Amino acid sequence: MEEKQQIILTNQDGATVAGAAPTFFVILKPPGNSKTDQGILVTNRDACALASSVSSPGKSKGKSCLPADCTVGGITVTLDNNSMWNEFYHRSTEMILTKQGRRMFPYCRYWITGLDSNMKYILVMDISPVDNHRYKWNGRWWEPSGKAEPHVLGRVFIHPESPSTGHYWMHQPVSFYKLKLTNNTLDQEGHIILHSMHRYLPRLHLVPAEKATEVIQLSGPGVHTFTFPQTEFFAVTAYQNIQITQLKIDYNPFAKGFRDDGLNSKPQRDGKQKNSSDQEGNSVPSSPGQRTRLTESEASEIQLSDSDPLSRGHETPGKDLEKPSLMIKRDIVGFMNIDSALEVPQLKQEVSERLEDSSPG
DNA sequence: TCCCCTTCCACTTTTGAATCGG
DNA sequence: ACCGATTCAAAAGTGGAAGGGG
Repeated sequence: MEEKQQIILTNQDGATVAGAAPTFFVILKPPGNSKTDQGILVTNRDACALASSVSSPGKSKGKSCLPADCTVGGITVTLDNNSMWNEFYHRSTEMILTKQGRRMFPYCRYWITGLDSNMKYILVMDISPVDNHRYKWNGRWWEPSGKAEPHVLGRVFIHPESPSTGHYWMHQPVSFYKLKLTNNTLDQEGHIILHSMHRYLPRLHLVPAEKATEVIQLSGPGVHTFTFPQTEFFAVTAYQNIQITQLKIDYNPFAKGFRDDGLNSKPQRDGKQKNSSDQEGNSVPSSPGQRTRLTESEASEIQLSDSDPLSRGHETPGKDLEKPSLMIKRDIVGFMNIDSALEVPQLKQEVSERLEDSSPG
């Protein structure tokens, strides 16, 4: 029997306007008897302001490299794989959504400094809508195409090592490669629910664990939120931009089978990739050796970091990942458009119903 | 017809148990 | 018997192709 920590997400004011994340609570409940619960409540207020600096969609984003550092309240978070994110960002990053959940690539990996070494923190990641638009790919760039679907609130990814001390978080990179995205609004695996053809921005929240036995505002004192515009992406169910596809194939080890480096290529696919890559003038080099923005060493470093001992020790997959005391991710159930928090089992069905009810289309 | 989504496929890496040797 | 290294099969993660539905 797995030991799980229940998480209930509630929406305080019930708003579901895309692009403006309303206040909500994250309630972490230890398994078992609710009388002994010491819930952790997190609220999020005015979080949309954080995304205000995100660039507009369109044909050009400039080719400058966006900064890897973000400092708030003396705490500095550095986007570890910044060069790769920028590489994708300049071509409008796309992330695949699947029913069973798909990992992000690139994923978010941070270095953190400035924490209190002895204090415990909870690291929370969520993904917020950038604006109120639905988008379409016109063959060359993304353009608005109607109004956005209401954002599914309350789905967050709590780092499995949470809570841990500031010293722990600072002595190695913090990775979120286990985070999965889905377009299944009935998802019960705790994956982050997004809408296809919409635009999103990941956010990292640092929550002091000592204060987390009470209600905490994610944007309130003591809680710091970090965003990196270069991590913005369009959610899709199938890749739209062939350049993004090529970058994924070039850099993602799991996609090695699609590389046209001679050994693993499939003739059928080779032809298509090469032919379509000159859709735009600035085509992506079809082979990794021709890349210019990311050096070979950079790329390999980023790829290796997936299995990097530092990251591995921190993000130990499999059994080690699932701390008995904090089986968090799979218990993130959803958000409730009500003031009271229900127990998880009965919540699951209600969540889906409420979501559908609150979706005017 | 077009656009978007789902499913299946071939391929890869990752993981963990089994085995081997010192 | 113990421990570390190696091997191997299963599991999980990829993008592409094909087909379906609105």
